[in-house]
Amino acid sequence: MKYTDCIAFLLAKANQKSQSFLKKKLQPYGLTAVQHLILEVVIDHEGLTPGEISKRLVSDNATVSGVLERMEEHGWITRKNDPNDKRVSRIFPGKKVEELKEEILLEREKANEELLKHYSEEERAVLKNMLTKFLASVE
Amino acid sequence: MKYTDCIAFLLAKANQKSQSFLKKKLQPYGLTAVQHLILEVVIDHEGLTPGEISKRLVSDNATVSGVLERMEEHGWITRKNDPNDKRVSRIFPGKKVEELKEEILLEREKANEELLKHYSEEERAVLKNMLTKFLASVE
DNA sequence: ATAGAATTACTTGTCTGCAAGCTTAGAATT
DNA sequence: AATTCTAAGCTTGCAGACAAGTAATTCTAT
Repeated sequence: MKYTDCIAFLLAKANQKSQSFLKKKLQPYGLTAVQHLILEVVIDHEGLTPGEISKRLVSDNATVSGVLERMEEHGWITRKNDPNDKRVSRIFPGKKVEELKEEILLEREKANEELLKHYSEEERAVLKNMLTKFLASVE
Repeated sequence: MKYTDCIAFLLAKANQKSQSFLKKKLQPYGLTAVQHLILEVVIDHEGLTPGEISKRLVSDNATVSGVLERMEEHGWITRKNDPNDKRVSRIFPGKKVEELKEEILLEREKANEELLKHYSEEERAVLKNMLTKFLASVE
C-alpha cells in the first residue's frame, strides 16, 4: 500500500487544500485562517481568556498566544485585565471589527459552501460523521 | 452553523490528530512525519531530484529543500551531483537506512492500521473516496 | 497562616508550509 | 555567438504547531 493511500497523507493534503483556499478568501481582510477562527470565537464570546479560547478551538496555548499578539498589533482584538485573577487577560473584539462583523462571519459560511459544492447533503453528512468519528477515536 | 461543523475545521483537527499520532510513532527513529514520507520516496526511487520529490509528495519546493537539509545532517540521505544537469542533485538513502529500511517502511502501515482500527473496510473506502474527491474538486 | 501544588500565560526553539525573490544552468530564439 | 527565456534549487521571512520551560498568581491542605 502506497503512502498516497494512507489516511494521514490524505488528511494532510486535504487540509492543505482547504487551508490555502481559506487563506485566499481571507486575504482581502488581512486575516489568516487561524486568526479568523479566533476572531469568530471572540465575537461570539467577548471577554474570554486566552486559555478559554484555546480550549474552544482545541488549539495549543502557545499557538493562540502568538496569534493573539499579532491580532492585537493589527487591531483585531483588545485586552482588559481581569480584576479577580491577575494571571489572565480578557479578550475583546477590536474597534474595526464592528463594521466588518457580519461580512467576516459570512466568509466562513461561504467558503464552507464552496469547498463542499460538489457534495450532496448526504455526502456532507457522511464526510462530517467520518471526520468527527476519527477525531473521537484517535487516542 | 458553527465553525466546528465546517469542513476546514474538521480537516484541520483530524490532520492534527493523525500527525501527532505519527509523530509519536516515529520519535524513536528521530524522524518527523514529513521526513519519513520523503525517506519512503527516496527508498522507493533512489536518485530523484529535490523537485521530483516535491512533485510526488504534492509539496512545496521550498519546504522539501529545508527538510532534505535536516535529513542530510542526520544521515538519512546523501546527495550526488547530476553529471548532465549542474543545477540539480540526486538524492539517495543514507547508510543507516539500509538496516532500518523494512522496519521504517512498516511503521507507516502500522500507524495507518491503528488510525483506522475502528473503521470497517467499507468505511475506509468511503472515507478515502471522500477525501480523494475533495482533493480533486478544490480548485 | 503558610508551604506546596496547580493554574495561567508567556517564552524559546524546532519543524513545517508557503510566498517572494535570487542565482545558476540549460533551452530557445535570433 | 549573443541574448532572452525558462527551470531548478536555494534563501529569507513570516505564520502556525507544539514541546519544554519560566514566572506570576491562585488554590489547597495542613
